[in-house]
Amino acid sequence: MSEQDVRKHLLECAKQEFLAHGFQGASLRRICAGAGVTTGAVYFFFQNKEDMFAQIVANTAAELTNLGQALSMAELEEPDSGPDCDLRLMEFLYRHRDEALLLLERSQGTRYAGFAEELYAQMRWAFTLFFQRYGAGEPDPELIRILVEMRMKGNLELLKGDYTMEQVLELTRLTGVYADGGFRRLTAELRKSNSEG
Amino acid sequence: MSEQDVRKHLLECAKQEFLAHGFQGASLRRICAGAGVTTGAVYFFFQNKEDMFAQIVANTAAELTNLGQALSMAELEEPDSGPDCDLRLMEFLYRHRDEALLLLERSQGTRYAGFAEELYAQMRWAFTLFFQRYGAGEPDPELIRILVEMRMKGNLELLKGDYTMEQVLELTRLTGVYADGGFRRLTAELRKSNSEG
Amino acid sequence: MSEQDVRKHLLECAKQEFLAHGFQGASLRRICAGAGVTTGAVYFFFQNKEDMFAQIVANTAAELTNLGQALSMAELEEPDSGPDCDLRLMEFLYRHRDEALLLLERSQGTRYAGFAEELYAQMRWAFTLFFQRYGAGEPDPELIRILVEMRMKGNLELLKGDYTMEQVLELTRLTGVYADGGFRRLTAELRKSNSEG
Amino acid sequence: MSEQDVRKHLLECAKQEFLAHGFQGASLRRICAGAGVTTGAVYFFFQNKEDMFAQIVANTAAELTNLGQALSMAELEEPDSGPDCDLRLMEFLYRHRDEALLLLERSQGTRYAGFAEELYAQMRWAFTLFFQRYGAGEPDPELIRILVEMRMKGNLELLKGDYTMEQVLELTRLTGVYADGGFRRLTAELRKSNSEG
DNA sequence: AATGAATGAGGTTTCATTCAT
DNA sequence: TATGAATGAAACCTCATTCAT
Repeated sequence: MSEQDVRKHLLECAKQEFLAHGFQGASLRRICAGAGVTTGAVYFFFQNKEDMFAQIVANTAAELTNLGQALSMAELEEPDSGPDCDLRLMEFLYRHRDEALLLLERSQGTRYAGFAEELYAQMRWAFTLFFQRYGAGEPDPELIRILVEMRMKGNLELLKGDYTMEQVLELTRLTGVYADGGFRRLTAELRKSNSEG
Repeated sequence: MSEQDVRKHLLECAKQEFLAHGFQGASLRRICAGAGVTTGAVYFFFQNKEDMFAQIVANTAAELTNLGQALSMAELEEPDSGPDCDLRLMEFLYRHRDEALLLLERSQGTRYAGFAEELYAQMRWAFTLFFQRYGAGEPDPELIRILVEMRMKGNLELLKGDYTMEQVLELTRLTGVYADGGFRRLTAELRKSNSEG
Repeated sequence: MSEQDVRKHLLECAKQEFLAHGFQGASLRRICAGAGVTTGAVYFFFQNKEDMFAQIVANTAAELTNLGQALSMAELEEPDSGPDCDLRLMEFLYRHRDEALLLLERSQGTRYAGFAEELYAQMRWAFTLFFQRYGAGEPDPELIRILVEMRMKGNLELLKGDYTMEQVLELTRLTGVYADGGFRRLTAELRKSNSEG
Repeated sequence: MSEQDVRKHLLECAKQEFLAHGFQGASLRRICAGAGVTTGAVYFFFQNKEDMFAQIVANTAAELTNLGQALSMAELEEPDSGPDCDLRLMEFLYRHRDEALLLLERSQGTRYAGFAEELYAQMRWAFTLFFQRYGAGEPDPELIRILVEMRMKGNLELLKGDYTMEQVLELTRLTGVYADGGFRRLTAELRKSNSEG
């Protein structure tokens, strides 16, 4: 094999292993066996197991953080952009499927363990502001938490399926419609409760 | 301590360990250290690590399967019972919080690894029938899948919070309202698409 | 093998390995091979490699610390007891030869790495007081340091030889005579320097 | 950097690593990282790790051997030259501090492991002759061994301190006074013992 | 003259499991 | 009923060394 092939092969095998077993459950031996090298070889390219994980997800993590902030801002300034934001997020996630799933669901034991929580916190913050403007007074933080969690879980499930991007975007549009309808009904209900309670 | 006391203590410690680290990440040594017992003792009460897990969740698994079927049937026969079914499910999950979380999120590596999928399959089936009756024609199975996943993810997040049952049931009611609103908007949208497409 | 034999055998083999290669250079595999067990067995008896080292030297370390303090005090209160103190120290060291050598010369990498320095610091302190009383004014700390180091180095060399205790004590007596003569000449010299300088 | 520059940089880094961790504890990787060179480069300049060590200390070792012989001879032919010899030895050691410490205390695992012993053997031989002439009959070889060991240990401790050469030479003069006084007292004592025993 | 890549053996430690007692 | 002891495999990682280029 020539040049950087081994390194790339190693990263690819590691990615699959991390996806299949999570960071902690992943075995360097299996990764190396898959890449056809001895375990020592890993340590020429990477500092350690976690560094391998980091090198796989680092770029995606940085971009995702930026995108999250950008979308939060966009949504606050232009409330109607919500559906568009959802699509842009999903498009990004789709283009970085494996890395996104690693970051958000398989990173326990790495320095990225808290990444999902950070991202979700940001989303909760944006959603809370949105709720305050268009919703029904001060929203229950726990309700916010659950709605955000549901939303992102749905997105991640979409990633796991074997879809084309068109399918993903269409399904995203539909879950957006669902979320919109849910939000309206919910705020109506809460307004009613408040006026009654 | 009597025989049963040790066994129960062991099961309790194992439950916490499995919750904290998942089945595969759990360490029998830590479990035994926590229970004040040597590792060998485990093999008097249990066949192996997986058997321990199984003995913790078996009852809950069986009951949950039954409850799932019962609720599916109830919902089909009496469509308006949906919200009530949600509450009954959540009440059950709340009463068996730890076991439910083990079953649905910490069972990788055990024979229960596919339990969540089975349960969700059943829910998808029920939801599909519901969709066919009150929705917009033949629903996209992937849309169904995602909606079910979102719903259950929300429920599980509720379980992880530190709530009283009253709080859980109220939040469940609200997510039910949200889901209902979402469903209505979505079917409206789909009907429009169908008539146009 | 019965009872605690393996543990003791393991400790003995470890002691020899630590003496031969120092803590860091010692190999658990060699230790275990010597004791006829697999490496895993170590971790039933000990927490880790360092714990093994610690279990070998802990008692001796504690006693040696106490003895050092006791002798320092004795020497301060009764200056003529110096030679007797030396003998008592050497008798102790001889009775705990291996452990003393491990503590004072092979402990790098363990929590006892600084033990020798602590002991020597105490000796320097005692020697400094002695110097102030019977010597020539305020002694150069570096001179003190070197004299103490020389003294203890001589003692440790005695330990490494293959002597009977009688031989050790006689040689200790002689090095005590040597040290006494050296001290007298040195203080005379320093007094001369001071009066001149 | 020119070829020789790299080689020298490598040797300098290796020296510090060997001083810090001893030969066996030293890591070629750290050395190379420090020198900004890959591990393979070492094997262009040196045969292996031990050859590196050897190239660092070889000159000093040869000179030290010669100096040791020369001083032994000088001291035998001119007994009063002892103090002067001590100073000349220390001056040499001071000028080759690092290499001397490597040779005498950090060479375990190399072909120089026995160097200190050889040097000390020579010193014991010279000291024995000196003892026979000016001492008290046939000296106990073990006593000789310990006195030599103490003396050299003192010298090495001086090297480790952060002194100027003036300070080192002054401290050497003082330890020489100490040794002289000790020697006189000791021979007096031994003569007394012999006439009594 | 030196790199970049890789090996294979060895390092310490943790694991679930076994079994005589 | 449970311990105490031990296994053997596997975990991650570091090592000095090699070699084609």
